[in-house]
Amino acid sequence: MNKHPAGLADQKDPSAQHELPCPMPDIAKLIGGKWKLILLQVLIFQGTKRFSELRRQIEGITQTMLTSQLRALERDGLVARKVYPEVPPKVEYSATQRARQLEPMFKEMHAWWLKS
Amino acid sequence: MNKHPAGLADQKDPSAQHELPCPMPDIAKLIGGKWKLILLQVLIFQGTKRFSELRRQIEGITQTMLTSQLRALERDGLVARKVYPEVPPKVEYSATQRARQLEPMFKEMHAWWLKS
DNA sequence: CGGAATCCCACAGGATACTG
DNA sequence: CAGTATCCTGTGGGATTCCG
Repeated sequence: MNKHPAGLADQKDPSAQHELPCPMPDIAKLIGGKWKLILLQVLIFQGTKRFSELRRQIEGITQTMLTSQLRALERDGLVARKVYPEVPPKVEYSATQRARQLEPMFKEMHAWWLKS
Repeated sequence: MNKHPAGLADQKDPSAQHELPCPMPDIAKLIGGKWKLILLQVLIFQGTKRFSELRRQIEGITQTMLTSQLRALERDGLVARKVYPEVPPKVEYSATQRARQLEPMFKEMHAWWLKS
């Protein structure tokens, strides 16, 4: 895992022109992949959702992928999972505080998309 | 390619709680993958770079990937490629205006990374 | 120096079936 | 309903070699 940091090489020049904003590879680990950004976007801007709601809304995703991506996001503290011990089962997913702080970034992305 | 739009399903509810900011899949096409964000970050915040400079700085990337990712970014209008017809060859890459408008998004990402 | 051409593989992502 | 359990495929990405 640490074999290929895939980050930026050390800057020899002490007076870097501009400091580079952070390790993208680490960020990509958290929000990369085909579905995570979509998932986060939905949970951040639309609030809590049930598993089946997400599956219906995120057209094209399979249960397998939905589960695995939600689990990954949960592990990274971006999504909260609430299980209601009922029958039939009911599970709700929501964006954590950490994830909700991504809202400005999403808006910047959106603005960029419109402008470009 | 169009078989799986992988976007968001149509919202039946006319009064959506918040409009969702844009098609993430399309954006992911542009800036997704392992290297594109790093590449853009460097070119946006550090300006024009030669091929060999990028290769040295973006530790871990191979020539093959560097070439292919730069080509993809060029196709999408995010990177400009300038060839100097000299010997030995010299090629310079720089962020286009379109790419430079991503700067706020990068800063948001950075801010988020620091906070989180 | 800055590539292009090949070959290769791991793994992200998908299809299907079954279950508490 | 909300998952696991398998199995499978495509391709993103890498290693190596050659070239103007």
